[in-house]
Amino acid sequence: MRQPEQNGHLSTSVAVYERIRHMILTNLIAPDIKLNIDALARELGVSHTPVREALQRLEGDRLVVVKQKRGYWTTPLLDENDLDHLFEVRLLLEPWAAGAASVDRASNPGPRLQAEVERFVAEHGTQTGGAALLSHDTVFHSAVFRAVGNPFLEEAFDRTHAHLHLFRLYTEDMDASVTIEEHQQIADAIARGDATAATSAMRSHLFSARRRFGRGLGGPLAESRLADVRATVLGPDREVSS
Amino acid sequence: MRQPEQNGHLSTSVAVYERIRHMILTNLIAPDIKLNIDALARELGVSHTPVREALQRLEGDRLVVVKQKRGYWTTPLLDENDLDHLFEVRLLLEPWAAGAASVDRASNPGPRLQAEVERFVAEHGTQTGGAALLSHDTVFHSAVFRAVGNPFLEEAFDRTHAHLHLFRLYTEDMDASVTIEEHQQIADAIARGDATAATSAMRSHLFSARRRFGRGLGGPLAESRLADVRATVLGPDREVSS
DNA sequence: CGAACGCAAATCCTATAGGTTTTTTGTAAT
DNA sequence: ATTACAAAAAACCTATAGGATTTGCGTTCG
Repeated sequence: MRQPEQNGHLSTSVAVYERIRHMILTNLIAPDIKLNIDALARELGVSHTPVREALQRLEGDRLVVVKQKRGYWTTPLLDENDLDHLFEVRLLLEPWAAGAASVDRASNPGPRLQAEVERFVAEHGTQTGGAALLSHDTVFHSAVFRAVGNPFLEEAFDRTHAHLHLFRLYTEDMDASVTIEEHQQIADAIARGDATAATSAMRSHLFSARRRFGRGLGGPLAESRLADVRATVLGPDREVSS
Repeated sequence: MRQPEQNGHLSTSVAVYERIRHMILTNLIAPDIKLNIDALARELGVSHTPVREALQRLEGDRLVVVKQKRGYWTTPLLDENDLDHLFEVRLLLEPWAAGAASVDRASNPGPRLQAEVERFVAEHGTQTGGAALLSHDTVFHSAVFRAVGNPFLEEAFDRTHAHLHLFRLYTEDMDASVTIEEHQQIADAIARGDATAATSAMRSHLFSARRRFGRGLGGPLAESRLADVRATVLGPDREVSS
């Protein structure tokens, strides 16, 4: 038997998981197709076992689905309706999280968030879109959640896999300037402990982001359900429209 | 090689998953202990492979954790602080879901919810607690979420694994009468399309449930964070206190 | 008496082989 | 020409074996 792996402290199983995950996210493996275990194992130069374990983890990420005795498939991309659903949940969680992070929670993340925004601008400017922007977006929103100090809240959001799915929709020609501007407003509001402004800024940001992805797909924007969330959760959109 | 399984259309891997999961939930396997793959495989009469795959799925359920090259452990029980975190998230999602299910969503689940409550009372009465009650509770709350028709919302809640974790805390001496009464109020409000009442009833129910689990653990009730959620999300608790 | 080193046992992890199910392809009948 | 059936091929799934790492214990040194 050959030695399984000699690389630095990283089991083959998780290494394969990372690689396949990256392939799916970068559309190197297309959405909604069947995955051949033998072919994957041969291509990656490993046996079936770690591939199977990796696919089971990816099933937890909702990037693949398994049908008993029939194999593994990649999940299809999100359509306009799915995006509405996703942002509906985000509107339930994130504006509240931004407000909570502004007050007496674990630690105020305002300075950290501001630093993250400036880091991105310094490294990529405000014109770069694509993977770098979404990477920044992931860090930013995750930091807000982490600051609330509620592991279940982080978990609930993580498991929507918002950025994971949005990654596959992201195009290189997206403009970062709007996103950066909105992130700055959120970070500033949190930094000065203004929970109301932070909540409002996050809500506006999510509507804006939803609109950008809608354009990216070229489809029409269905804002009715989202407006419903806004009304139910936080009342009339006073802060934004006035 | 022996035949893997001859039972009715159920792969060994998921069967092992179900069995181990059941063992953990019924405290047949204690929380916060190490799991021996060899011993489990021997005890269940299968090989290592399905046991490993089952443990990886259970890791997704947060019932076990894996440390690289060091093995698998069951997760510890939820403490009072964890319960506060869990119900904080539930207060963010469920009252809104109850309100949304009351109006023009996929289909009004009111009659179905009422039927589920009556089914439980008919089968177990209002004194039975324990597993049967929590099973009903799971069905009830899941039905509300499903009625909203947002897969991401369902996913976000499912992945908090509220009932999964609460199951391990549940004791047989818990009284079902209060829970049933509250479920009926929620179902009635949804059935008559009263979103405000449904939201309020669900919120009250969650506070009540949190209080019951707090008593179950014998610890003091820390309601400050929960009150914070109430205030931030929905304003002063008018409907309940008056 | 306590701490550190080293060897042995236990355990995890990956690879390979074989059985079972599913899918595909080819042929024949309607 | 379309459908149905059968055989072959492909693929999934589980079991077993062996290498690599971690852990525990005994011994030795300070």
